[in-house]
Amino acid sequence: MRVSKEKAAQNRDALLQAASQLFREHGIDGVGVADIARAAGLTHGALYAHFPSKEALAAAALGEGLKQGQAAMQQAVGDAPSLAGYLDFLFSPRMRDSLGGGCALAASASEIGRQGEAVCARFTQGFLGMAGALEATLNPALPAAERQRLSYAVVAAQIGAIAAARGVAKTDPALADAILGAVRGLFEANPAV
Amino acid sequence: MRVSKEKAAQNRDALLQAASQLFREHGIDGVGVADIARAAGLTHGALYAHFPSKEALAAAALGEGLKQGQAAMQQAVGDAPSLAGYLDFLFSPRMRDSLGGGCALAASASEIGRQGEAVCARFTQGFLGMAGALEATLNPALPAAERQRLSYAVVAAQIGAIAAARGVAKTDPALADAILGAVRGLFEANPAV
DNA sequence: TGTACATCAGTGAACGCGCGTTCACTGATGTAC
DNA sequence: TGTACATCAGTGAACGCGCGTTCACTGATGTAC
Repeated sequence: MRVSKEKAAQNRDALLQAASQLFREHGIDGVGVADIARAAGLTHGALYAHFPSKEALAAAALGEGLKQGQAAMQQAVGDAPSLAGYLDFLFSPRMRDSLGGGCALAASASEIGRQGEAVCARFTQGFLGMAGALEATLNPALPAAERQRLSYAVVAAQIGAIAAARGVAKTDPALADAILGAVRGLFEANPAV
Repeated sequence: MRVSKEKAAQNRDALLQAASQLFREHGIDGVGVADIARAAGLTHGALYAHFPSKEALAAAALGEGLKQGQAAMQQAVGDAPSLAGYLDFLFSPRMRDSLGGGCALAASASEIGRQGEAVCARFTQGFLGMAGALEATLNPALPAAERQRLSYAVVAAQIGAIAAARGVAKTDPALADAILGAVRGLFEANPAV
């Protein structure tokens, strides 16, 4: 039956939140549209009133996850952003342990290249957004090109560190911690900070 | 019909090679056992004479891919291994562009954490193997703990760099190159080399 | 403000399809005599 | 060396199942009068 515009908007948002979390937890190929609709309190048919296909939902959900991730990062560092603050956030245990709530870039990194253009475009946008936030905290005395390189390196290395840490965590939890510490250490000693 | 032991061993190997390549290209969830058997010139039923399940095949295929990747890396650097030589190999265009033939760690990084214990264990083993090879080329004057940290950082950062580069490549190929260069640059300037 | 009705978000059955796995069967291989 | 036969890698049909998507239908919402 028809619902109010307000309720419909809430339902759309619930679908987006559920998709964003479940895709991060199980991968895009690892979740069905019925799972997502159920998690949002709807049936699978309703999903197609809001999104034309699973892929369109995946792109929108990735965008939502990246938006929330950046907002959380900005909030975590507060009013005086610094690279150290960002590193605290990016390499926190929460990031490694929370699949559904963790970094949307890291959760799906190696899957993105296999997805359609819409998903790839959102990923690229998210990567650049994250790098831009970091870049703004780097020593302004450095050449712009150098700051850009360093910000790209931080984001890419963090993605690898989280993914690798999650991959080894079941087998060797101490190694997972060592990996995160090792990658973070690359930037803490960096003179450009 | 029954085949010779030699032929059976060849078929098993063909399954392993096909699985190793196809899993890297499309992800573990993105390929069916029938696809793999077909690529190996067999029917899907035959697969179960060699491997008890798709997951067992995935673990064996990851092991095979990691073994071949390490062998290729050792061969690429030749008799006088150096960190620079390894970096040339790890960040080569071939690594980024070749999904099926590229680094098995990077291809499946963010999927591994969701797989079973057997797959995770192989990944951990591969990570440590790669890090160990790198560690041996680092300045022996450094403390062992420092060399280990650096080798972990190189492997994890490379995984992230390849995954991120592939993710953005469709949308922004120049950014993909910039990411690889930026991460590689972290280690080229490192005094520990 | 009250009434009639068009709209459309949501339901749930149904679609064709491919999945991982099983199994009765085949027939060349390898072995025992 | 030649023959009889047990073995088992490989075949292909079949299993139940869940997938993404479609669609006729429902009924509260929102609108036009």
